[in-house]
Amino acid sequence: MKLTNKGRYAVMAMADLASNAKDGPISLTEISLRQNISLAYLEQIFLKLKNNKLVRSSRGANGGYVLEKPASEIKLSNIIYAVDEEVKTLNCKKNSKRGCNNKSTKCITHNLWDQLDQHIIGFFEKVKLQDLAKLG
Amino acid sequence: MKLTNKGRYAVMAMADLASNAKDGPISLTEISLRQNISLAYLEQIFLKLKNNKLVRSSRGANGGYVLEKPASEIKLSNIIYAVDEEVKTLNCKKNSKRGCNNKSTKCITHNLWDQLDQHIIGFFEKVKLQDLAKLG
DNA sequence: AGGAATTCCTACTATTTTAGTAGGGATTAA
DNA sequence: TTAATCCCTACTAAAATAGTAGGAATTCCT
Ligand code: FES
Ligand code: FES
Repeated sequence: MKLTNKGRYAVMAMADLASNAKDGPISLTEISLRQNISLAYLEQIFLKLKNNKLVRSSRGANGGYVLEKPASEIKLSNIIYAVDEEVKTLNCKKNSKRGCNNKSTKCITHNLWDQLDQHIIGFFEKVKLQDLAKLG
Repeated sequence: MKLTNKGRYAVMAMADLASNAKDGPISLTEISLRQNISLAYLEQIFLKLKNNKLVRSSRGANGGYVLEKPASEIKLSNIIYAVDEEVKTLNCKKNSKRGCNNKSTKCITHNLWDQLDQHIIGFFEKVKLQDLAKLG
C-alpha cells in the first residue's frame, strides 16, 4: 500500500503555501525550489488544486497562488481528493452487483476493505492543513 | 492510495483456508476455483505465506495447505507483510539522513505520513483472520 | 511598446510497479 | 506408475505513475 508522489507533492505544496504566506501570491518557481519538485509537474498539480477551489491564482509576472481558504479550513482529504489520489482498497466496483470474484455475492474480504477505506478517509478528514505545522 | 491485488488475494486465500477448513489440507486448485484467482499466482503467494510461517504445506497428491496457527492468532498485518505489501506512505527512506526533498532535513509532511503509516498499521494489527467471518 | 515572468493547458514519453504466465522439478497418494 | 500437488524461478504484459515538452495567454515592469 502506498501513497503516490502526486498526493504527497500536493500536500507538500499546500503546506509550503500555507507556511510561506506573504503579501502577494507565491509563484510555483519558488515552491519548486523550496520543495524540490519539478516546475512542470507542480503546474499540473496546481491546475487541479485550482479547479477544486483550494487555491486562487493570479497570472502574469509576479503572479502565483494563494490559499483560497484559511489553512484551518482545508482538510487533507480535500487535497488528496483534488489530485485524484483515491483511497482505493476495494477491488470491486463500489456500486456493482458483482464482487471482485465476479460472482454475484461480495467476496469474503469486501467488508474488510470497506472498513479500511473508512479508517484511512477518517484520518484525512481529521487533519487540517494548519495541523501540519504542529506535526512537522 | 491503493492496496494491490496481491495483498487482497493473500487475505482472501487465508480467509478461504480458515473458513473451509476440513480434515486434510486444502489444495490451491480448490481455492483458485472458489475465489477465482489464477492458480499460478496463488502458488507465488503461498510460497511467501509459507516462508512466513502462516501456513503449512503437504506435497504430493491430496496435498495442500493448512493454517499454521488458529485463525484467532493470525493478524492481518502478518499476511500483508508476508506478501510484501508494505504500508508505504513515506517518500524518503526511513533511516536515511536525507529527506524526500534531498535536503538534510525532513520535509514538512514527513511526520504526517509517518502518522498515517501508524494509523493504517494499527488497523491491520487489530484485525485477526478470525474476525473476517464476523465482518463478512 | 516590448520583454520577462508567470499561469494555463494538452499531449506525449519514460519509468516503475503490478499482474499474471510459463515451465520444469520434486514429492506423494493411490 | 501416474496423476495431483507443491516448489521455485524467470519471464512478459499491462497498467499506473512520474515527469517532460511546448506553446498560448496574461500581466507586470521598465
Ligand atoms: S472487494 Fe468487493 S467483492 Fe471483493
Ligand atoms: S517524506 Fe520523509 S522527508 Fe519527506
